[in-house]
Amino acid sequence: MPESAADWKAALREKGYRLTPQRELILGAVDELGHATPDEVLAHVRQQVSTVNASTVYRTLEVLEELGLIRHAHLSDRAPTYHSARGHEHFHLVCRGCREVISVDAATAAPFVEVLGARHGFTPDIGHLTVFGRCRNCSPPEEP
Amino acid sequence: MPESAADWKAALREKGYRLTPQRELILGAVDELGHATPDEVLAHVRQQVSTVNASTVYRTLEVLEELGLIRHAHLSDRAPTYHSARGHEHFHLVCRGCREVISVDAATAAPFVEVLGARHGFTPDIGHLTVFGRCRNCSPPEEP
DNA sequence: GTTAATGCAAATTGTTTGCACTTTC
DNA sequence: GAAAGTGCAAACAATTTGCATTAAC
Repeated sequence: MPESAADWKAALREKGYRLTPQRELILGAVDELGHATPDEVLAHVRQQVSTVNASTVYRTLEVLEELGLIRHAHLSDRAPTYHSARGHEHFHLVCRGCREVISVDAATAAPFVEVLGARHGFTPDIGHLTVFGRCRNCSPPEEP
Repeated sequence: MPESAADWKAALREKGYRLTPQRELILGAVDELGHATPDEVLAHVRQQVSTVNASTVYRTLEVLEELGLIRHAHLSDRAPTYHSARGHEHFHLVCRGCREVISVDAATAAPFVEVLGARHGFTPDIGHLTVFGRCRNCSPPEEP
């Protein structure tokens, strides 16, 4: 579960991880960017420190996700995007027409979760869910 | 919409496409394999004709999807998988523990679709949906 | 001083593209 | 025989890995 903004550093150490400037920068970048791909995170971090490497970004995102500080979702068929896990759990609606991303509170999916549990014994990870479709403005198909 | 098994060849021509042995083989492979990545499709087709190329597979899957004969979903963080679009529209549950894939009829998501429409004016593409989580047997987490 | 973390370069994986050659219609 | 489709090789993008060096504890 999301650690409070104050003690994530303690959480790091408890797991034997170390606190490095790169890790702070990358976590900060994810917070600031909202939904960002590893590449976007890298670009953002490099505005502050030029010597950060792509592999560090990948490795760090993995660690931060393991700690529950960030989460990822697949908002395109390309790279995943990462976002902060503090705040309410939510899932995403992505419009195929205009690419808009709508964040929806996990509670909205509660009945759906119920059904999947009851009928299939399945416990969904709603925070990872991405639903593709069309938003109000793009209702008539205009992209395959 | 899914064309009947009989006249997909006509559908091809109506759009100005041509009927080639590769296209027949690839469609057949998707049907036989259930859920298959482009790589798996290629391997399967090559058991019959050794001279099929990966780029042909990618290009053909695209065409077949445009015609509504097949669909794709993202059942892993890796390559997409393709499946036949004939038969009932369904979405997928993927267990993070054992990787099992459960196909669920789209009707199960109808109330969820309603809510997203009512609250967000969003029309989801349920056939593209993949829900990650844990199946009955894997309920206690055992893989990150 | 140990050990984890980083940077770098090279390897991998999945996919796309340009183009000459081959089919289908 | 015109146009679409294919194979091939090369380009690309995203990600991963091995390893020597650096930095956290």
